[in-house]
Amino acid sequence: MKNLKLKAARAALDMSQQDLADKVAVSRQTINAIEKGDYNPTINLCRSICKVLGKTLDELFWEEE
Amino acid sequence: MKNLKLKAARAALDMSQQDLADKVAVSRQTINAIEKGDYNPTINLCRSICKVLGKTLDELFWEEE
DNA sequence: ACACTATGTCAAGTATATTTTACAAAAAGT
DNA sequence: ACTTTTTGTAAAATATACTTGACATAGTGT
Repeated sequence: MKNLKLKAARAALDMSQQDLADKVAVSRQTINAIEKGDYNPTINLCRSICKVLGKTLDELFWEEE
Repeated sequence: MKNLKLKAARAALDMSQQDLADKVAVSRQTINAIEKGDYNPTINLCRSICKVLGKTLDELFWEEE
């Protein structure tokens, strides 16, 4: 399942996947894969993403299936 | 840094590390390492732990350094 | 039409999360 | 004291997160 909350939070700050990848020091493909939803990042990466986007873990990575 | 919130939440339910490990289907050493704080679990594992312990990601895995 | 940026995706490699087996020691029970 | 459970820790193997390099496509701007 896609992570649309992440995609939206990034778009709200007008950042590209590359911008976000640079700020959290991972590759663009990693950001793409997380948004696409086909894998399972580490909690440290999730925390870094949250800090850059000004969100909490619950806001971006808690699933409401 | 140790994850004392996880340790406390587990203790509050009177579960051993082994009990929690069984419920989230990982090894006891993995739970131990997470509580000890010397590594970096995946978000799916964090979510599983939260669900078993009745907590959210922010409650157990958001750091207030 | 042409350049440029942003996104989606793939395959091969590297780093690291997690397992398995094992041992030691502290805590709890009898 | 003894047994049993719980926890801390370590080393070697396996699974998988993440990187690098590359190519294709859609969108935007000139």
